[in-house]
Amino acid sequence: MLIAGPTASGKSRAALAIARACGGIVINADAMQCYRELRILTARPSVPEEREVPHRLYGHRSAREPWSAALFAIEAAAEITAAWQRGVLPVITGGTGLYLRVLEQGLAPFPPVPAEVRQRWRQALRRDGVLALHARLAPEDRLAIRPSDPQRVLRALEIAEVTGEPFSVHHGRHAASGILAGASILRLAVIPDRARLYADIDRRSAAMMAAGALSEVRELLALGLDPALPAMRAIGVEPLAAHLAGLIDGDDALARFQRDSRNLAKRQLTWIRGQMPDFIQVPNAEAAVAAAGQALAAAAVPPLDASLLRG
RNA sequence: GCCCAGGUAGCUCAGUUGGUAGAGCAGCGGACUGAAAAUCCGCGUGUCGGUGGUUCGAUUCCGCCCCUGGGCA
Repeated sequence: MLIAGPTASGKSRAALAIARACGGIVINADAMQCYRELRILTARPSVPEEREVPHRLYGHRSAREPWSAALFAIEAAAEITAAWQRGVLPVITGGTGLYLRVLEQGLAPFPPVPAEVRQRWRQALRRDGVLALHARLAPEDRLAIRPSDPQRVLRALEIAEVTGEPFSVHHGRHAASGILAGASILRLAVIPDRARLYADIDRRSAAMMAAGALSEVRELLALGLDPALPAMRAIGVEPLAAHLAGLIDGDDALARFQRDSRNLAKRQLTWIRGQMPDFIQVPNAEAAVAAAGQALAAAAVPPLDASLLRG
C-alpha cells in the first residue's frame, strides 16, 4: 500500500492507523525523515508511535551522509521483501514523489558515480558557471535540460563521464523495474483542502518551535557539516539557523519556516497531480483509512482462527 | 497647531522630466530518473489616498482635505 500526500496532510497518521489495524509495518518514503538528527523538523513519528507499530527507514541515517533515491530503492526493497515473507502488509508513506515512483518504475541502471567525479563537476560549476557546463552536454541532453538548472546539468555530466553515453540515452532505454512492478497495490493520495492544509502547516511549524526545533538545529549545526548536504537543506534549518546567528528575529524565522513548508506542499501537490494519476485521492487521513479498509476487506483472505486447528 | 517625510499589486518598494505603471516576496499553474524538503520554468489592471484646479490628456504639476511615521511646540 502506498500513501502519498503533501507535508502535514496526515498521511503518516493514516499509515499508522492502517498498519495497526492489519498488523502491518510502516516504511518511510521521505527523503528527510531518514535523518536521525531531524526528528522534530521532519515531523517524524513519535517514539511511542514507532514502538506501537514497526517503522522502517525512519531516523536510521546520519545527517553526515547523504541518503538518496538509489539507497532508498535498495533499502525499501529489502524491507518490503522481508514484510512479504512474514505475510505482513507494508504501508509505504512519504512526501517524496520521486521515491514513491522508484518503487514501481525503478531507476535507470547507472553505475555509482565516484565521489571524486562528483566533487570535480561541482567545483567546475562554481568556477565556470552553469551556462558553461550546459554547453558541454551532449546535444540531446542540452535540449532536455535547461541551462538554468544546475542540479540536472551536474547529474547529466556525471553520468556522461561515468558511462560514456548521454544521460537522455539511458533515460530512454530504461523500463519499469521497481520492487513493486507488477504487484497488487492500493495507491492513495491524501489531498486536503488548500486553505486547511496551509493553516495546518502554519500551526504545526509553530508547534515544532515549541517542541524544541531550535535546539535541534543548534545541535545539527554543531556537527559542522557541509551546507550542501541534504539534511542541511531540510525545511526550517536555514531560517532557524539565521535566527540562532542573530540575523533575524524569532517571528521572522517562524514566518519563513512556514512559508518554505507551504511552498513545499504546493510542489508536492503539483507532483501528485502530474505524476500520480493512478492514485486515489482522498481529502484527509480518515478517508484514507476508510478507503484502505474497504480495499483490504475486498481483497482479504478469510481471517485465520484457532478453530481451524481442531479436528 | 506648525515643519518634514511618506500614502502605487496581498506585503516591501521602484517608477512615470505629464501620454493611465513594474520588481522582489506572497499567491497560482507547470516540469521532474541516484543529494527531490532538491532543482528549474511560466503567470502582474492595480479607484497609483480623496477631491478640486491647470492641461488635449494628471498617478505624475498646483491647491485643499484625509491617513501614517518622525520632529518642533
